Amino acid sequence: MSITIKDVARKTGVSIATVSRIVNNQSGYSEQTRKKVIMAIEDLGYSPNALARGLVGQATRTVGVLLPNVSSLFAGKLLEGIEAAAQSEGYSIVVCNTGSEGERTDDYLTILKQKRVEGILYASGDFPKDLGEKIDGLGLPVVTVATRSHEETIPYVKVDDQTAAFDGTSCLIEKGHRSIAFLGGGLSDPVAGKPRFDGYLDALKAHGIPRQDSLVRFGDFRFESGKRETGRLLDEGAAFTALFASSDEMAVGALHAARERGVRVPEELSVLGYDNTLAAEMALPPLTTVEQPLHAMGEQAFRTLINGGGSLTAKHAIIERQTVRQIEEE
Amino acid sequence: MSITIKDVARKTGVSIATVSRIVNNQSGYSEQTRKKVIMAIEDLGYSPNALARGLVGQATRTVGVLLPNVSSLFAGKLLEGIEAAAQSEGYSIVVCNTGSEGERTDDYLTILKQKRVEGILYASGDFPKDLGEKIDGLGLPVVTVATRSHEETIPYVKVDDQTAAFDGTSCLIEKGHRSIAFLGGGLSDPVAGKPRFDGYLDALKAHGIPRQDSLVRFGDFRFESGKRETGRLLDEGAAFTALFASSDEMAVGALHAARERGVRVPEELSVLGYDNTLAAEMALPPLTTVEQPLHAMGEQAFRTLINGGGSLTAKHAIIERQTVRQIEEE
DNA sequence: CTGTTAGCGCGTTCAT
DNA sequence: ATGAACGCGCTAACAG
Repeated sequence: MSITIKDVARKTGVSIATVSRIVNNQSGYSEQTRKKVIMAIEDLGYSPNALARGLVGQATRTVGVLLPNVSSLFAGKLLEGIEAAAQSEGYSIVVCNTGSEGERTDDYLTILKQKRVEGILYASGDFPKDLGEKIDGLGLPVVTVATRSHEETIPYVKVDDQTAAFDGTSCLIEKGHRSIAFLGGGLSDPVAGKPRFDGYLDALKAHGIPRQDSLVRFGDFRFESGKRETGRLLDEGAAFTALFASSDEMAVGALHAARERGVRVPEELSVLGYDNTLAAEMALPPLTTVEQPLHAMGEQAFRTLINGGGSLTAKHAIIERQTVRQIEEE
Repeated sequence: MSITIKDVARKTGVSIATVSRIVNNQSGYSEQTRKKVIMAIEDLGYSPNALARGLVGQATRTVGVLLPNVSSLFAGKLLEGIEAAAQSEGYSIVVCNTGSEGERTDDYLTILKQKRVEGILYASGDFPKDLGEKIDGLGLPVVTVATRSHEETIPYVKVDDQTAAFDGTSCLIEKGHRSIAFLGGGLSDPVAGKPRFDGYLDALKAHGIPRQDSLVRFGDFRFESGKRETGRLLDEGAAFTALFASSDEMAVGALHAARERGVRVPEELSVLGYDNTLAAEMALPPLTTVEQPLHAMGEQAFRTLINGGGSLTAKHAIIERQTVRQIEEE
């Protein structure tokens, strides 16, 4: 049905070997035959079959990307970076939406293996303990982005969450806040949940502020949960002048909850986000936030997947916009 | 290197044909040999080579998706729908970020052809005239989502933009607004640009309101352009009580511009978005918007790509939230 | 029920 | 500089 290397060989009167050489621009043919073959290729509209190539050559130039939620701004940025790097190296990426709990991860892993991808980028939030084994059972290179495995065995590209959370919280403290609420992603999440909470706690301690457990709440990084939990905090009459949110979406949720109750941001409540996605820019007022360089992390992750190399710690930063203000006195 | 069907055949003492039958659960073997083979497969960790399968069977179970900007909420929702449908049919998708102007489209098209994808979903905003030919040069089924080609030749899944814009604008008019600004995506864009503008104009005319060209501005659907253009409108002292934006992002940009200048939404200015992405929900105040059912459109598009079928018009809706208010008198 | 064989389209020796 | 032939891993007849 499709037209093959044989067709162009026949049409030009050379052997398929020669055509192959020309297509892969190796050496071993005269300029004359080259011209001829190139012409025929254009004429016929010949397009090399990547499956056949992969079958013999062992190189599919394809990698798989596992994400928990493709539609988020967070995933989007990551994907954008990964895709950019892949494109520049001539790779394609197949994206796999694993579901918020990673429920489709196993299925995808076997599919990716069957398709003989050259590697896997794992960007699903959590990294279940048993996944490590499954993954090296695959015999494929893997690197995690914005997350990490329990063991040191799999390279990661991520920010130092604990330090980032420490810095974010410290920023709040330095502006005079002493009652700081915390909106997290769940302590059972050992990568984005626990470390950020620990960083928050560290900052409190470093500045001699006693922790108040009544000020900490957990959600799932999504907008709704941020809105809900902040709403509860507010409704309970908890006293706090600042809020550390573990994602921009949650922070925006907090903005909503505050507004619904008539508390003004940043005048009465300072809010700090996390990620620096477009959500932070678009928020009203624009969110001060802890940045993760998602695009760059995606690129880096792809590169270390293909070229090999160890874990990388991307550097975070505090992006100051309008939701955090200096407090006068205490 | 990898373990093949031969290995499991050898290990179980049957022929590769039998193994193949079992793997593809066809008929023609005893329950006993089945057990034996299955065991060996698990033991060895055999994983069928999809490339080889594709080479002989002509079915790669893969489709390509072309998008102009993966990191947007818009693309995310679409992708989510596409991915969901694909996953449920056992397909994988390779995503191609074509760039905002579609500059990498050609490269990707040839790659996708080489990889023998079974079809292509085109969701890049614009559909250049010459693309039609290139595409059927590929000999691959294509369907466009949220956009369409100039000719009727390629099936699309999209909303009726002109009618949707008409309805949105009418909604504004019915609330008493008569000076309505328009924020578009450029008249040169025949799919999301012109039709929406025409719908806006139609509504004006239908209600006997003269058009005011000083109230119409164009951007690129992104946040920044919405903010910029609205800012200009406001700075010029243009008189309008409502604004129709051609995307949620632009509408949010308008919110920012308004807020910076102290004009209150919706008290002094009503704003209507388009798309109903998460940006609309997260906006403060939440955006009243014209919904495109992006997720469902993605699913539909995938299905018509695989199963065949003609163009589909998805139905839009007005989602009322808080940025549009009734105007009392004139 | 099971095995043999012929390709699928291509890269790659090894000849010439 | 060029060609013949083998094999990548698998499915699909065709034999038995």
